[in-house]
Amino acid sequence: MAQDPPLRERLLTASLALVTERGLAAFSLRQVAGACGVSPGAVYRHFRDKEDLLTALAEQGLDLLLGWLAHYEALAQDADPLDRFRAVGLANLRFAFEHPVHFQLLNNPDYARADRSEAISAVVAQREAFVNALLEEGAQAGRLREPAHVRLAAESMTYGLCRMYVDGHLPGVQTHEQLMVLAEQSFYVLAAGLVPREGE
Amino acid sequence: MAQDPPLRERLLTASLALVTERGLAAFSLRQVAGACGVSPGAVYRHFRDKEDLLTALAEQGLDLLLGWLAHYEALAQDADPLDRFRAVGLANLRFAFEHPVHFQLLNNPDYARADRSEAISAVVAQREAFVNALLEEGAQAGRLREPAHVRLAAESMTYGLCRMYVDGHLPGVQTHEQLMVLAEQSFYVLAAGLVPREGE
DNA sequence: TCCAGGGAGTGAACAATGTTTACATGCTCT
DNA sequence: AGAGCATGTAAACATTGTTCACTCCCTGGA
Repeated sequence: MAQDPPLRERLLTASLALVTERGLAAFSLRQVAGACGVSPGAVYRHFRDKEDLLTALAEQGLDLLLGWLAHYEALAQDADPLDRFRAVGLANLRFAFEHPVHFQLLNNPDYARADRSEAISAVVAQREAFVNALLEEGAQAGRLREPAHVRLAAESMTYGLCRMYVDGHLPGVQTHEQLMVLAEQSFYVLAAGLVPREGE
Repeated sequence: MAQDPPLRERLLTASLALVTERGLAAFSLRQVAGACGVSPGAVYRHFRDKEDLLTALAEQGLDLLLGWLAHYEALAQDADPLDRFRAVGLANLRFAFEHPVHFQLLNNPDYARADRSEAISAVVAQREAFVNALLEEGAQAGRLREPAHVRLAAESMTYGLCRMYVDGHLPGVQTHEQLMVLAEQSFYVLAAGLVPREGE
């Protein structure tokens, strides 16, 4: 046997697997412990709580999110502020598709709340500042409307697409390409509204 | 004492109260039973499951949603297809604000899945047909772009706003007026994209 | 080399949960 | 009056999260 990775890590991957196939509501501490061939009490050497374990999983998801953000930002490196802004949305969407459980955890106030992990709230704040800078830049270049409005419109649409997928409201979508096509369509419609019309 | 309403109803209102203040994850059958002054087993005379109870609560939320839809449709009765379309979005948003628990249940695939209640799926299908007709009408009148694109863009933004509120991502919003202002801003930006530009 | 100490895991225990079962109670209809 | 049925109770069971006393084993300092 001799599983190299330490128990803490094994517990996390086992948890992810269990939530992925049985859902968050059915998640059980003892079952993950059992899956790792370990007694229930052992979990408490590595996590304070059941909720603490889920929070750790959410934090793990943060790295994955940052990965996709870097990926899509690299693609739109020298582009228009509008396109760079869109890249952020695509990255979030891609993250939600590739890691739905992590997405769900990061956004479900019942389980992994941001207040419980300052790692999470730190990244959130950092991302917020980045997007704000982008919006300011676009507005000053005359390429975007009022930043606050643009921001909420784009953010709500992106978040909506993510959650629609995660919540099973996009039954036709199987591959990430399909999801991205839908996103492009929506963003196209939105972009037509984001850019001020001539004469405004 | 002599509570007039039958137990089934009392259980539902007690459940709503419990979920509202303690959250879905902490919801417990025995506690609702206790709150109604009744033994745990009694619940099973009226509901098959714990999940069945939650599903019943979700169905109850359906009526509330229909109420708000009727309200906002009446306001936009003779208006432009675009405004009538927007009214549907506002109604959904208002519903999510007034009854966040019901909204959460209707959309959380872990608990009240639509497949478990044909009442839910029936209303969903009906609403879908109504919106589709509206979109067709708008497209033929030259007031809206390609229906499928418009539909997804608007639906994802609406759903996103609803979930952002319910998931606690709009911390500043306390009253429904504040939420509606944000929605108007977003819809304004989106609407500028929904309507084709001259020359298209 | 020995042995103190601490990290890591065990096993039994506890309360609370969802669910089932056998039993009581009271209402209605014939 | 009595059969039948809906409604509720009480006790039981398996499962869950969590704690506690304990064992094991490894490592570092005398």
